[in-house]
Amino acid sequence: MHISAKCSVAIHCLIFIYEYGEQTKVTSELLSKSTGSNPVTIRNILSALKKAEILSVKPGTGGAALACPLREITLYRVCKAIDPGFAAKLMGIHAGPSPLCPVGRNIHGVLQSSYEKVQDALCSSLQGITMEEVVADYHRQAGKTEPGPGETGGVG
Amino acid sequence: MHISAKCSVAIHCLIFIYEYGEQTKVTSELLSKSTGSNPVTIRNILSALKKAEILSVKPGTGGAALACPLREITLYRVCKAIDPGFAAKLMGIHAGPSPLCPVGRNIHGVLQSSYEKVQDALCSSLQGITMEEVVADYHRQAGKTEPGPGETGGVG
DNA sequence: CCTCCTGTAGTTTTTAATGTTACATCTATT
DNA sequence: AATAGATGTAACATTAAAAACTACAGGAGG
Repeated sequence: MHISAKCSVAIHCLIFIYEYGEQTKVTSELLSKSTGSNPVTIRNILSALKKAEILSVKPGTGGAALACPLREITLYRVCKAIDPGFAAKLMGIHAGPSPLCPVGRNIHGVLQSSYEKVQDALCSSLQGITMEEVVADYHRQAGKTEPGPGETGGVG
Repeated sequence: MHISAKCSVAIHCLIFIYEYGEQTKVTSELLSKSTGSNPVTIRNILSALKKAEILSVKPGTGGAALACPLREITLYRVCKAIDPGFAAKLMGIHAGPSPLCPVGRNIHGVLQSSYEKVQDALCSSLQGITMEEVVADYHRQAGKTEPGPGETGGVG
């Protein structure tokens, strides 16, 4: 299985909020247009990020803002906020091996011990990437074809 | 998304073939009973492993055997054999961000460059685990509760 | 108190993964 | 050769997971 596309949407939202959050009231409606996702999906994602203390959302009146500096937001934190068990789901394990077969009886534990190493590698890799770098990448990339952030007409 | 459970089934099959391949004619039917998967699924998996030169399957008469020593079979080779694009599918990316938004226009490339690092970490981690270690784990684990390999009654 | 937004439950739709059926092909054996 | 038991694959059905949608209760500000 793969890590949910919701993480990508979450990163998209974080960049958006960082870039435009001060000048604009960033609502789930606006983010839904930018990401191409459903407003409810966005609200669920923002809600998860809020619980992880990555951002703050104004209930009622609307508008989202980052709750901590970019360099403290790692991709690991984002993924974990979206789905706390994402690492365990990384490698799919077949259900229902035969308990009558020695291999079938033990395969689960054997896979588990190997997969843990892989999961750890994934997590430390995700921990090594911060939103600071991601936003820098964004500027580098957008700089080639775009006017500077905030200087464009419509953001939605 | 996650890495397909087929990789786990493949590893299961490889252990089984290593343990019992010499004394028994290992057919897709037998492996299907041990893994709890469908015989056709097994045949597809064995077929993929064969193409990757990890094992040889006797067409017609049946029976599978390893085509190289355990220490040369890394989990990376197995995953890649099952699905050559598994690494690229690791992190899901949302389709259809708005081309009208600066973030939407660039998010794909930005995610790509970050995700590549994560994919590389995953791959090297998988490359660091060989079937030799996995089989050793199996013996350790099976040793606790099982008689030695090959000494049990039924394997299916 | 009216409007706009968030929060969240419940349902439906979509999409990916697996399983199933069916049949052509190969090989050893009789 | 004819047969029996396997593999190799294509086509289709089923299942399960992800995402979208609908609906509505609750908070905040004008």
